[in-house]
Amino acid sequence: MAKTRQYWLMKSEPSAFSIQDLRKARGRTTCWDGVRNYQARNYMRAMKRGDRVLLYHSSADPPLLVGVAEVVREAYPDHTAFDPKHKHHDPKSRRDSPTWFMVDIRFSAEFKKPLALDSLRGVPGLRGMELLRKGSRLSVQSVRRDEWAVIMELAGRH
DNA sequence: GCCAACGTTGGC
DNA sequence: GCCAACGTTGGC
Repeated sequence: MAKTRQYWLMKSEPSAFSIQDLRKARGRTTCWDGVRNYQARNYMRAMKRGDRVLLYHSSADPPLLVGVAEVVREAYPDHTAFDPKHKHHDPKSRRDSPTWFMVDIRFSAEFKKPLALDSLRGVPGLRGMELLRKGSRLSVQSVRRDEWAVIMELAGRH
């Protein structure tokens, strides 16, 4: 069966975890813990090694697409949900039946010129992109191949 | 700081 | 199963 690379977008608040943090991390890799939304979780469970991830800085001024990472470990239980002292603890997730999952991603590249959210509006190829939908809050999103290509073009990465 | 757009919770 | 109340996200 032909394997098709998939494309995703993941949000973080740079004050909590930024692309610079990812680049400085051991192995330039981090686990993406703390996702507590079912649709976002389902997207993470669909991720495969080698999939590409757009990194987005939310609640930044301005909000920006900042670079690219790669999925290096497929979904496994998010252990922070098991820890009663942890901020993201969730008692309904149990070790023998986990509710929440995470993946590992590795830094690939930082855009020389990050793309402001505002600058993406009105780009014909991005009409309908989840990120640009009014009220879009999902912290893990699916990105279409053609949308990915447009963004790489805009970021000067052809 | 405001508030729209969610997702979740829980009473009924 | 409905839906009001509540909490959160995140652009502006």
